[in-house]
Amino acid sequence: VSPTSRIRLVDVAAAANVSKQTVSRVVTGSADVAEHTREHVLAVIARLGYRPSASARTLCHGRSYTLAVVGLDFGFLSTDLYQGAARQAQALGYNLLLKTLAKPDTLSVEQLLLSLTDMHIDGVLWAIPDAYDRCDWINSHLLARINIPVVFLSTAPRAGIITVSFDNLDGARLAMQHLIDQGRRRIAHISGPLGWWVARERIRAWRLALQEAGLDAPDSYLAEGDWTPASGERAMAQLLDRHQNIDAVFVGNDRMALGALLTAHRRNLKIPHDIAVIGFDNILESASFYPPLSTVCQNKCQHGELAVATLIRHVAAHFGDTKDAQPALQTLTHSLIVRESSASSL
Amino acid sequence: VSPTSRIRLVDVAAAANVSKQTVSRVVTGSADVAEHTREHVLAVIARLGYRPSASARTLCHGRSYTLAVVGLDFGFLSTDLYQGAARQAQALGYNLLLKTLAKPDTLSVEQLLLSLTDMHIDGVLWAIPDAYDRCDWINSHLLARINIPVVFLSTAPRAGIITVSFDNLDGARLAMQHLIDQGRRRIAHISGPLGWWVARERIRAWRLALQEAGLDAPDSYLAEGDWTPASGERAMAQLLDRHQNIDAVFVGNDRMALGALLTAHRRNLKIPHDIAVIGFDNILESASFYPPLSTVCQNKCQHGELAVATLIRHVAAHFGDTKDAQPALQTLTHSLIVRESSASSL
DNA sequence: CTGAAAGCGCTTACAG
DNA sequence: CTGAAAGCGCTTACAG
Repeated sequence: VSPTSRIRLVDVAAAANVSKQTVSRVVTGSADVAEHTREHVLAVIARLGYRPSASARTLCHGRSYTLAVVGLDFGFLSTDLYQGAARQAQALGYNLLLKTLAKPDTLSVEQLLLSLTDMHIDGVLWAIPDAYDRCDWINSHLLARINIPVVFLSTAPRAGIITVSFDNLDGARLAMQHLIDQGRRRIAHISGPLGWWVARERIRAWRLALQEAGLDAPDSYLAEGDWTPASGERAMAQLLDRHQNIDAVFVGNDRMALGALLTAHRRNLKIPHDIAVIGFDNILESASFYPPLSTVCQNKCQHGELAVATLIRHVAAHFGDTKDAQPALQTLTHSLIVRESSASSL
Repeated sequence: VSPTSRIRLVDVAAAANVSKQTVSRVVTGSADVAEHTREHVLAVIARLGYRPSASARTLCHGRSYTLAVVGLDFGFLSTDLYQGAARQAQALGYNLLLKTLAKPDTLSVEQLLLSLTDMHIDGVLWAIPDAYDRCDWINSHLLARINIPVVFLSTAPRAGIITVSFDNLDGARLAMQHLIDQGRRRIAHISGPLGWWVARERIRAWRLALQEAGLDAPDSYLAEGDWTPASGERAMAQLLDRHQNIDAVFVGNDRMALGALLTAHRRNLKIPHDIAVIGFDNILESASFYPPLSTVCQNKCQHGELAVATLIRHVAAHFGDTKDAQPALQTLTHSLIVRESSASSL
């Protein structure tokens, strides 16, 4: 009947000959309403095409049912993580805001978080990896000041914060154990930037595994990359220049492994005969590398889903929906994927 | 002074001994305020740490300064596109909401769009590629009904909608012209799914280029993939089974090109000596393929930025901020990147 | 089971 | 240049 302007609660109330509160009760399903009235109001709502205004509700509740995921500009975040987070948020009735941090300094972080409180964001997914001093702001009282639940992704667990991370130590162990089981003895490692927590965890696993197997882990067997394929090329060249007899390389991610493979081909090395290679992540492409890459599968989509689910539980607790104590640490595990690059028998 | 609860406009007004409207004027910078008063109010705002409530403003304005980008669940969207869109939105003072469409049917689309109107979303970035019947809903009156500007990405231009797309016909021409210039004569094509508009555009360019060069373009030179590396492997095998003498392949994206390279290696073909290969997209990995892949660079980040900038201009016009007529069609162009996979001389 | 009032925090006319 | 009032669309106590 009224085509252009928006149908409001009062319009429904007027058309149904009831008060606004009654309509409100029907819409929210909060209190008891006579079945007769309820059906009538519902019919009027359907006829008029009434839809409650989210912003009005936010104003009343001080709660927006909106989460924010904040990542670094030009970040390495996978699409899968966003998708998983977005899907889970929608499934649980929340919206997801995409935020980008231009510079990871304290001032920018503060500005960003304050802007989130302006919008009554209910929770924050901190998707900036734990690297260098990017987490210093946690030490400040900012977390308490913004008074919004924050879940940290890929961050070293510590007191006072909630983290959802993969167990990188264990994942990297899977890769190392596999290489050792294949009979490899001189196993080098191409790592991500040493400033990154996940890179250090994988290095730690590399050292531990060699140690436990009674094998050498000299520093010259370690080359640092920056996660990009090009850095993998360079790191592999460094390792081969230093040592002729390396028989396996555990690479910190699949992208660098791609570059490592290229360098190996250029030097006429046979993979896996001369050198076995294993990566980390299981990106879509790695199954079609030449040769197909063995790797440690990290399900990013699942990461996004679990992070959002965890965050929403904390949000609910924060608003008093539930009284349950929430875990502050959630850990995800990896699985080993063996392909031709590491298994002569395949 | 008041640590826990939020500082409101009235608190500032009371502390500054002025009315709410005066504070409002200072905050929005709308009307003239005595310099003396302005400075005083500003000082009080700074002292109290006052921040305007975005939801209250949204309620008054009917405008949220928030955009929504809607993609398909498990979509092929690049992170770069999201990043570009998010950065541009923030730079222009807008928020960006991430929405996922579970099923691309009319009902789901309607539900999604209506939920966006509930939140007073100012504009929509339709990031679901034009494929199969996914655009049928445009034909309905839904676009007019939701009354929100929508910008379509990677969609065939048509009357009544705003599109921001790459000129795929021209981009694919670059690839084909390069292969022909290299002296290749029997050029096959591995395409994306025929249901996709961008795939059809690239096929069209393949045919046109061969035709213009007086070369054959038989249907048996065309193999359809689904954009994944695995499908590229299969498509390449099909082509090689059909024809022994193919001397080049133009592949619809870099991922499938990776698979095509693997199949070529398995058949002991030398790249580019026996067969030249060129891809499309220029993903980060392609520079480290074996051999490094020639490709057509499609700057996804730029795509996201331009799409958001365009959308915001339309939003501004929609709210009467500007009176300028806005272009309904924006086109982005590609650049050719020559690497070893297609150039014997490199 | 239902309704009249006050309020969420800001802005838009309207006065002066 | 500044202020008192009404309103954005809904919800939360408070009555009955």
